[in-house]
Amino acid sequence: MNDVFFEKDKVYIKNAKNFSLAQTLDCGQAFRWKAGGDGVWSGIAGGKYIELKEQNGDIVISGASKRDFEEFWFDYFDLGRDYAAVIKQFSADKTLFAAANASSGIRILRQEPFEALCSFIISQNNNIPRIKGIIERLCENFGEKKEKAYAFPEAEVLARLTPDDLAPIRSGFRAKYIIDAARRVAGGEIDLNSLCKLGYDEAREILLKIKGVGPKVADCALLYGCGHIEAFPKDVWIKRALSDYFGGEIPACAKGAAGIAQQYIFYYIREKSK
DNA sequence: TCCCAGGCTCTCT
DNA sequence: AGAGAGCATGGG
Repeated sequence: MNDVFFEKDKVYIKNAKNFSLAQTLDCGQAFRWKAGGDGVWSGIAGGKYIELKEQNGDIVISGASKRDFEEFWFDYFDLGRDYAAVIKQFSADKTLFAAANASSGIRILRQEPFEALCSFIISQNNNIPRIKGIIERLCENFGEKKEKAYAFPEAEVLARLTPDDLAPIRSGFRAKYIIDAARRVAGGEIDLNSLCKLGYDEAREILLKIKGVGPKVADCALLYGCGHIEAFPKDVWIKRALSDYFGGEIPACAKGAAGIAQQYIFYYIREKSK
């Protein structure tokens, strides 16, 4: 792990490797981070608003206390993981290695489970710019207003709503799915935090009970919200890539870190298609 | 305008 | 078990 220094409300992650803000915050795994014109990224997670920038090879976080960093942001940015070792593991597959090297600044964010679940329910049959808009309206309408941003809504708040109440966010047919998820979580039927401690298969089966949650959305919730990095979400882009470049199969060397491989491939093929 | 989007549900074989 | 239509909405 890198050296970390604290100064007032700033955190300096010194000589940060495998951590590009642009790649990590705008690769399609999270939808609420915004790039300022001056290289400053801003956003809110866990109800905490921060700003980040890259400076002389360091990552500088503004608006986070030492305690916030140690209790929340360290895990959020997956700072305990050695991504260089993961990429080395992927080098056994030529194409995966190329994808990894093109996107080696991506870290898999450990988002709050409910936010990840709702975000990827919203993502289905949808495009990324519109997903961001729907989520932003969801937060502005139903999230707690903090000093500089709206937090993601609590399940308990959404559980009391009807699909008509969600009309302002213009999520279309997904509204009823969001509410079903919120009700199961708020009602205690599904404990998302305990899902993170269960095995992948068992946790996945539980998520699949939610209306509007199929294999892909469940895998995204598990990967981005529960730390199950063996999850490998297959969306239209990944399915195309698997058949075009990998003979339809997940490369064997991705085993144990398939979710990271998936995100590298997703980023790689989308960059190439631009 | 038209196609499609980080899919899923429902129905029909 | 597998295939296909339908779904709300709007970005490009």
